[in-house]
Amino acid sequence: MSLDDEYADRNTVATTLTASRALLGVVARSVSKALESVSMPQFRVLIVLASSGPMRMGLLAERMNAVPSTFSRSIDRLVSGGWVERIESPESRREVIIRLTSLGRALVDDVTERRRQEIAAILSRMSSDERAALQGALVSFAEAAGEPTAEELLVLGL
Amino acid sequence: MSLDDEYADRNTVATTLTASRALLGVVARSVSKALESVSMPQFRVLIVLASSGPMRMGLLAERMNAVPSTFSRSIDRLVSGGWVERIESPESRREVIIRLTSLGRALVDDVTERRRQEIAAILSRMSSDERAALQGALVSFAEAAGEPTAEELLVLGL
DNA sequence: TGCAACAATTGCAAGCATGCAAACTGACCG
DNA sequence: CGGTCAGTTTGCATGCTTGCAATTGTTGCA
Repeated sequence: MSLDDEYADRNTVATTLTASRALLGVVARSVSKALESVSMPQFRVLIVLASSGPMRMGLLAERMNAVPSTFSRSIDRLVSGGWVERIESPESRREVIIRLTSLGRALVDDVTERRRQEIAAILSRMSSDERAALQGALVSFAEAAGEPTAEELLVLGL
Repeated sequence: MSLDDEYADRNTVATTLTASRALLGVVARSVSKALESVSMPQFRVLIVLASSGPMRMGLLAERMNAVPSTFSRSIDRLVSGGWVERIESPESRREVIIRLTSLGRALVDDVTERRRQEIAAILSRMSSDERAALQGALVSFAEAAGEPTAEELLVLGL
Protein backbone atom coordinates (compact mmCIF):
# COMPACT_ATOMS: atom_id res chain seq x y z
CA MET A 1 0.00 0.00 0.00
CA SER A 2 1.39 3.42 -0.95
CA LEU A 3 1.76 6.32 1.41
CA ASP A 4 -1.07 8.04 -0.41
CA ASP A 5 -3.28 5.09 0.24
CA GLU A 6 -2.47 5.14 3.91
CA TYR A 7 -3.23 8.80 4.09
CA ALA A 8 -6.52 8.25 2.32
CA ASP A 9 -7.27 5.49 4.76
CA ARG A 10 -6.80 7.63 7.80
CA ASN A 11 -9.09 10.11 6.20
CA THR A 12 -11.66 7.49 5.39
CA VAL A 13 -11.56 6.14 8.91
CA ALA A 14 -12.30 9.62 10.19
CA THR A 15 -15.07 10.10 7.68
CA THR A 16 -16.57 6.75 8.52
CA LEU A 17 -16.54 7.60 12.20
CA THR A 18 -18.35 10.83 11.47
CA ALA A 19 -20.91 9.09 9.32
CA SER A 20 -21.36 6.45 11.97
CA ARG A 21 -22.18 9.15 14.51
CA ALA A 22 -24.80 10.47 12.13
CA LEU A 23 -26.31 7.03 11.75
CA LEU A 24 -26.22 6.45 15.46
CA GLY A 25 -28.13 9.67 15.82
CA VAL A 26 -30.82 8.31 13.54
CA VAL A 27 -31.03 5.10 15.53
CA ALA A 28 -31.10 6.95 18.81
CA ARG A 29 -33.89 9.28 17.72
CA SER A 30 -35.90 6.36 16.43
CA VAL A 31 -35.89 4.55 19.76
CA SER A 32 -36.08 7.48 22.11
CA LYS A 33 -39.85 7.75 21.95
CA ALA A 34 -40.29 4.04 22.63
CA LEU A 35 -38.07 4.37 25.67
CA GLU A 36 -40.70 6.54 27.30
CA SER A 37 -42.88 3.44 27.44
CA VAL A 38 -40.47 0.60 28.12
CA SER A 39 -36.91 0.26 29.34
CA MET A 40 -34.06 -0.59 27.04
CA PRO A 41 -33.77 -4.24 28.14
CA GLN A 42 -37.50 -4.58 27.75
CA PHE A 43 -37.41 -3.11 24.30
CA ARG A 44 -34.76 -5.63 23.32
CA VAL A 45 -37.19 -8.38 24.20
CA LEU A 46 -39.80 -6.85 21.95
CA ILE A 47 -37.28 -6.60 19.12
CA VAL A 48 -36.35 -10.24 19.37
CA LEU A 49 -39.99 -11.27 19.46
CA ALA A 50 -40.77 -9.08 16.48
CA SER A 51 -38.00 -10.54 14.38
CA SER A 52 -38.15 -14.17 15.48
CA GLY A 53 -41.80 -14.60 16.38
CA PRO A 54 -43.35 -16.06 19.54
CA MET A 55 -40.91 -18.00 21.60
CA ARG A 56 -40.63 -20.27 24.60
CA MET A 57 -39.71 -18.61 27.87
CA GLY A 58 -36.39 -20.38 28.39
CA LEU A 59 -35.25 -19.90 24.83
CA LEU A 60 -36.02 -16.21 24.96
CA ALA A 61 -34.18 -15.87 28.25
CA GLU A 62 -31.16 -17.54 26.72
CA ARG A 63 -31.28 -15.17 23.76
CA MET A 64 -31.23 -12.23 26.13
CA ASN A 65 -28.36 -13.68 28.10
CA ALA A 66 -30.51 -13.67 31.19
CA VAL A 67 -31.14 -16.17 33.93
CA PRO A 68 -34.69 -17.56 33.71
CA SER A 69 -35.67 -16.22 37.11
CA THR A 70 -34.64 -12.70 36.19
CA PHE A 71 -36.34 -12.99 32.93
CA SER A 72 -39.62 -14.24 34.25
CA ARG A 73 -40.01 -11.05 36.19
CA SER A 74 -39.06 -8.88 33.24
CA ILE A 75 -41.83 -10.60 31.35
CA ASP A 76 -44.18 -9.92 34.25
CA ARG A 77 -43.61 -6.25 33.72
CA LEU A 78 -44.01 -6.47 29.96
CA VAL A 79 -47.23 -8.39 30.43
CA SER A 80 -48.66 -5.89 32.86
CA GLY A 81 -47.75 -3.14 30.43
CA GLY A 82 -49.68 -4.97 27.75
CA TRP A 83 -46.71 -5.37 25.41
CA VAL A 84 -46.53 -9.16 25.39
CA GLU A 85 -48.70 -12.05 26.55
CA ARG A 86 -48.07 -15.47 27.97
CA ILE A 87 -49.82 -18.23 26.07
CA GLU A 88 -49.80 -21.94 26.67
CA SER A 89 -47.65 -24.05 24.45
CA PRO A 90 -49.32 -26.56 22.18
CA GLU A 91 -46.28 -28.77 22.74
CA SER A 92 -46.27 -29.18 26.44
CA ARG A 93 -48.19 -27.78 29.32
CA ARG A 94 -45.08 -26.89 31.24
CA GLU A 95 -43.84 -24.56 28.52
CA VAL A 96 -44.95 -20.97 28.25
CA ILE A 97 -44.86 -19.10 24.97
CA ILE A 98 -44.31 -15.36 24.88
CA ARG A 99 -45.99 -13.48 22.10
CA LEU A 100 -46.13 -9.80 21.18
CA THR A 101 -49.51 -8.18 21.61
CA SER A 102 -50.65 -5.85 18.88
CA LEU A 103 -49.57 -3.01 21.15
CA GLY A 104 -46.09 -4.47 21.41
CA ARG A 105 -45.85 -4.99 17.70
CA ALA A 106 -47.01 -1.45 17.06
CA LEU A 107 -44.28 -0.12 19.31
CA VAL A 108 -41.57 -1.97 17.43
CA ASP A 109 -43.05 -1.13 14.05
CA ASP A 110 -43.21 2.51 14.96
CA VAL A 111 -39.51 2.58 15.76
CA THR A 112 -38.62 0.75 12.57
CA GLU A 113 -40.78 2.99 10.46
CA ARG A 114 -39.46 6.12 12.11
CA ARG A 115 -35.91 5.03 11.36
CA ARG A 116 -36.76 4.19 7.77
CA GLN A 117 -38.42 7.53 7.23
CA GLU A 118 -35.61 9.51 8.65
CA ILE A 119 -33.08 7.79 6.45
CA ALA A 120 -35.31 8.43 3.47
CA ALA A 121 -35.42 12.08 4.46
CA ILE A 122 -31.65 12.29 4.62
CA LEU A 123 -31.31 10.60 1.25
CA SER A 124 -33.78 13.01 -0.24
CA ARG A 125 -31.45 15.83 0.65
CA MET A 126 -28.77 14.27 -1.54
CA SER A 127 -28.56 14.37 -5.32
CA SER A 128 -29.39 11.29 -7.38
CA ASP A 129 -25.75 10.89 -8.23
CA GLU A 130 -24.76 11.02 -4.61
CA ARG A 131 -27.44 8.52 -3.69
CA ALA A 132 -26.30 6.15 -6.39
CA ALA A 133 -22.71 6.42 -5.23
CA LEU A 134 -23.75 5.88 -1.62
CA GLN A 135 -25.71 2.80 -2.52
CA GLY A 136 -22.72 1.14 -4.13
CA ALA A 137 -20.30 2.22 -1.47
CA LEU A 138 -22.43 1.01 1.41
CA VAL A 139 -23.00 -2.35 -0.18
CA SER A 140 -19.28 -2.98 -0.34
CA PHE A 141 -18.82 -1.59 3.15
CA ALA A 142 -21.51 -3.79 4.65
CA GLU A 143 -20.00 -6.73 2.87
CA ALA A 144 -16.56 -6.01 4.27
CA ALA A 145 -17.95 -5.40 7.73
CA GLY A 146 -20.15 -8.46 7.94
CA GLU A 147 -23.38 -8.76 9.86
CA PRO A 148 -23.09 -8.14 13.56
CA THR A 149 -24.39 -10.95 15.73
CA ALA A 150 -27.50 -10.43 17.80
CA GLU A 151 -25.35 -10.86 20.88
CA GLU A 152 -23.15 -7.98 19.86
CA LEU A 153 -26.01 -5.61 19.21
CA LEU A 154 -27.49 -6.61 22.51
CA VAL A 155 -24.81 -4.56 24.22
CA LEU A 156 -26.36 -1.39 22.87
CA GLY A 157 -29.84 -2.55 23.59
CA LEU A 158 -30.62 -3.43 19.98
CA MET B 1 -38.60 12.43 -8.98
CA SER B 2 -38.96 9.59 -11.48
CA LEU B 3 -40.23 6.15 -10.66
CA ASP B 4 -36.75 4.79 -11.17
CA ASP B 5 -35.46 7.22 -8.62
CA GLU B 6 -38.04 6.17 -6.10
CA TYR B 7 -37.15 2.56 -6.60
CA ALA B 8 -33.49 3.33 -6.16
CA ASP B 9 -34.37 5.22 -3.01
CA ARG B 10 -36.15 2.34 -1.40
CA ASN B 11 -33.16 0.25 -2.22
CA THR B 12 -30.77 2.77 -0.79
CA VAL B 13 -32.80 3.08 2.38
CA ALA B 14 -32.54 -0.66 2.84
CA THR B 15 -28.84 -0.62 2.11
CA THR B 16 -28.30 2.22 4.53
CA LEU B 17 -30.16 0.36 7.24
CA THR B 18 -27.96 -2.65 6.68
CA ALA B 19 -24.84 -0.53 6.81
CA SER B 20 -26.07 1.12 9.96
CA ARG B 21 -26.46 -2.28 11.60
CA ALA B 22 -22.89 -3.07 10.64
CA LEU B 23 -21.71 0.17 12.18
CA LEU B 24 -23.74 -0.47 15.29
CA GLY B 25 -21.94 -3.76 15.55
CA VAL B 26 -18.62 -1.96 15.46
CA VAL B 27 -19.71 0.44 18.15
CA ALA B 28 -21.14 -2.33 20.29
CA ARG B 29 -18.01 -4.42 20.11
CA SER B 30 -15.87 -1.42 20.95
CA VAL B 31 -17.72 -0.67 24.18
CA SER B 32 -18.51 -4.17 25.31
CA LYS B 33 -15.21 -4.67 27.09
CA ALA B 34 -15.52 -1.38 28.93
CA LEU B 35 -18.98 -2.37 30.10
CA GLU B 36 -17.43 -5.12 32.16
CA SER B 37 -15.93 -2.39 34.30
CA VAL B 38 -18.57 0.34 34.39
CA SER B 39 -22.25 0.61 33.59
CA MET B 40 -23.52 2.33 30.50
CA PRO B 41 -24.67 5.51 32.25
CA GLN B 42 -21.33 5.63 34.01
CA PHE B 43 -19.47 5.22 30.77
CA ARG B 44 -21.42 8.12 29.31
CA VAL B 45 -20.08 10.29 32.07
CA LEU B 46 -16.54 9.27 31.22
CA ILE B 47 -17.17 10.04 27.55
CA VAL B 48 -18.39 13.53 28.31
CA LEU B 49 -15.44 14.19 30.58
CA ALA B 50 -13.04 12.89 27.96
CA SER B 51 -14.40 15.11 25.26
CA SER B 52 -15.16 18.24 27.26
CA GLY B 53 -12.57 18.09 30.02
CA PRO B 54 -13.03 18.43 33.77
CA MET B 55 -16.34 19.92 34.71
CA ARG B 56 -18.33 21.23 37.61
CA MET B 57 -20.69 18.80 39.29
CA GLY B 58 -23.93 20.60 38.48
CA LEU B 59 -23.00 21.26 34.88
CA LEU B 60 -22.12 17.65 34.32
CA ALA B 61 -25.37 16.53 35.91
CA GLU B 62 -27.26 18.82 33.58
CA ARG B 63 -25.42 17.39 30.59
CA MET B 64 -26.45 13.91 31.60
CA ASN B 65 -30.05 14.98 32.11
CA ALA B 66 -29.83 13.92 35.71
CA VAL B 67 -30.93 15.47 38.97
CA PRO B 68 -27.93 16.58 41.04
CA SER B 69 -28.76 14.24 43.89
CA THR B 70 -28.89 11.21 41.62
CA PHE B 71 -25.76 12.27 39.95
CA SER B 72 -23.76 12.81 43.09
CA ARG B 73 -24.18 9.17 43.93
CA SER B 74 -23.27 8.04 40.44
CA ILE B 75 -20.07 9.97 40.88
CA ASP B 76 -19.56 8.29 44.24
CA ARG B 77 -19.48 4.99 42.43
CA LEU B 78 -17.17 6.23 39.72
CA VAL B 79 -14.84 7.65 42.34
CA SER B 80 -14.69 4.45 44.31
CA GLY B 81 -13.95 2.61 41.08
CA GLY B 82 -11.06 4.98 40.50
CA TRP B 83 -12.39 6.28 37.18
CA VAL B 84 -12.84 9.92 38.16
CA GLU B 85 -11.86 12.15 41.04
CA ARG B 86 -13.42 15.08 42.83
CA ILE B 87 -11.17 18.10 43.04
CA GLU B 88 -11.79 21.48 44.55
CA SER B 89 -12.60 24.32 42.24
CA PRO B 90 -10.17 27.23 41.98
CA GLU B 91 -13.21 29.44 41.47
CA SER B 92 -15.21 28.78 44.55
CA ARG B 93 -14.93 26.46 47.47
CA ARG B 94 -18.48 25.29 47.17
CA GLU B 95 -17.98 23.97 43.67
CA VAL B 96 -16.68 20.50 43.00
CA ILE B 97 -14.88 19.66 39.80
CA ILE B 98 -14.96 16.16 38.37
CA ARG B 99 -11.92 15.01 36.48
CA LEU B 100 -11.01 11.76 34.76
CA THR B 101 -8.24 9.81 36.41
CA SER B 102 -5.63 8.28 34.15
CA LEU B 103 -7.49 5.02 34.59
CA GLY B 104 -10.70 6.62 33.39
CA ARG B 105 -9.01 8.21 30.44
CA ALA B 106 -7.40 4.93 29.50
CA LEU B 107 -10.79 3.24 29.50
CA VAL B 108 -12.26 5.77 27.12
CA ASP B 109 -9.17 5.83 24.93
CA ASP B 110 -9.21 2.09 24.68
CA VAL B 111 -12.76 2.10 23.39
CA THR B 112 -12.04 4.86 20.91
CA GLU B 113 -8.95 3.16 19.63
CA ARG B 114 -10.67 -0.18 19.36
CA ARG B 115 -13.39 1.38 17.26
CA ARG B 116 -10.90 3.16 15.05
CA GLN B 117 -8.94 0.00 14.49
CA GLU B 118 -11.91 -2.06 13.60
CA ILE B 119 -13.09 0.44 11.05
CA ALA B 120 -9.59 0.50 9.59
CA ALA B 121 -9.73 -3.28 9.41
CA ILE B 122 -13.01 -3.21 7.54
CA LEU B 123 -11.69 -0.61 5.13
CA SER B 124 -8.62 -2.70 4.51
CA ARG B 125 -10.86 -5.46 3.23
CA MET B 126 -12.14 -3.11 0.52
CA SER B 127 -10.37 -2.16 -2.67
CA SER B 128 -8.81 1.30 -3.03
CA ASP B 129 -11.50 2.22 -5.49
CA GLU B 130 -14.22 1.18 -3.12
CA ARG B 131 -12.60 3.10 -0.29
CA ALA B 132 -12.35 6.19 -2.40
CA ALA B 133 -15.98 5.91 -3.39
CA LEU B 134 -17.01 5.34 0.21
CA GLN B 135 -15.09 8.38 1.36
CA GLY B 136 -16.94 10.67 -1.03
CA ALA B 137 -20.31 9.08 -0.43
CA LEU B 138 -20.08 9.26 3.34
CA VAL B 139 -19.05 12.88 3.27
CA SER B 140 -22.19 13.81 1.41
CA PHE B 141 -24.27 11.54 3.61
CA ALA B 142 -22.94 13.02 6.81
CA GLU B 143 -23.57 16.45 5.41
CA ALA B 144 -27.16 15.63 4.57
CA ALA B 145 -27.70 13.95 7.92
CA GLY B 146 -26.19 16.64 10.09
CA GLU B 147 -24.44 16.11 13.38
CA PRO B 148 -26.52 14.46 16.04
CA THR B 149 -26.69 16.36 19.29
CA ALA B 150 -24.97 14.96 22.35
CA GLU B 151 -28.38 14.61 23.92
CA GLU B 152 -29.58 12.35 21.15
CA LEU B 153 -26.59 10.04 21.30
CA LEU B 154 -26.99 9.90 25.04
CA VAL B 155 -29.99 7.64 24.55
CA LEU B 156 -27.73 4.91 23.26
CA GLY B 157 -25.14 5.56 25.89
CA LEU B 158 -22.81 7.41 23.57
C1' DT C 1 -46.90 -46.20 39.53
C1' DG C 2 -42.98 -43.82 40.97
C1' DC C 3 -38.84 -41.39 40.20
C1' DA C 4 -35.80 -38.33 37.61
C1' DA C 5 -35.34 -34.59 34.49
C1' DC C 6 -37.33 -30.37 32.63
C1' DA C 7 -39.72 -25.71 32.51
C1' DA C 8 -41.18 -22.00 34.77
C1' DT C 9 -41.95 -19.33 38.80
C1' DT C 10 -41.25 -17.45 43.56
C1' DG C 11 -38.33 -16.21 47.79
C1' DC C 12 -34.58 -13.72 48.97
C1' DA C 13 -30.88 -10.42 48.19
C1' DA C 14 -27.88 -7.01 46.04
C1' DG C 15 -26.58 -3.08 43.00
C1' DC C 16 -27.60 0.79 40.08
C1' DA C 17 -30.42 4.72 38.48
C1' DT C 18 -33.74 7.96 39.64
C1' DG C 19 -36.34 11.81 42.09
C1' DC C 20 -38.10 14.78 45.92
C1' DA C 21 -37.20 17.04 50.02
C1' DA C 22 -34.09 18.50 53.53
C1' DA C 23 -29.54 19.65 55.31
C1' DC C 24 -25.16 21.61 54.96
C1' DT C 25 -21.34 24.62 53.53
C1' DG C 26 -19.62 28.53 51.17
C1' DA C 27 -20.35 32.98 48.76
C1' DC C 28 -22.36 37.37 48.32
C1' DC C 29 -24.89 41.51 49.59
C1' DG C 30 -27.05 44.90 52.22
C1' DC D 1 -22.89 40.53 60.68
C1' DG D 2 -26.95 38.40 59.39
C1' DG D 3 -29.81 36.90 55.70
C1' DT D 4 -30.20 34.93 51.29
C1' DC D 5 -28.81 32.35 47.48
C1' DA D 6 -25.84 28.76 45.06
C1' DG D 7 -23.81 24.27 44.85
C1' DT D 8 -23.48 19.90 46.64
C1' DT D 9 -24.53 16.20 49.40
C1' DT D 10 -27.52 13.08 52.40
C1' DG D 11 -32.18 10.90 53.84
C1' DC D 12 -35.67 8.40 52.12
C1' DA D 13 -38.21 5.91 48.66
C1' DT D 14 -39.19 3.48 44.22
C1' DG D 15 -38.40 0.58 40.20
C1' DC D 16 -35.63 -2.23 37.18
C1' DT D 17 -32.15 -5.81 36.49
C1' DT D 18 -29.62 -9.45 38.07
C1' DG D 19 -28.42 -14.02 40.36
C1' DC D 20 -28.78 -18.12 43.48
C1' DA D 21 -31.57 -21.33 45.71
C1' DA D 22 -35.84 -23.50 46.50
C1' DT D 23 -40.56 -24.62 44.82
C1' DT D 24 -44.37 -26.02 41.81
C1' DG D 25 -46.15 -28.32 38.05
C1' DT D 26 -45.33 -31.47 33.92
C1' DT D 27 -43.33 -34.93 31.21
C1' DG D 28 -41.19 -39.17 30.20
C1' DC D 29 -39.13 -43.26 31.33
C1' DA D 30 -38.36 -47.40 34.04
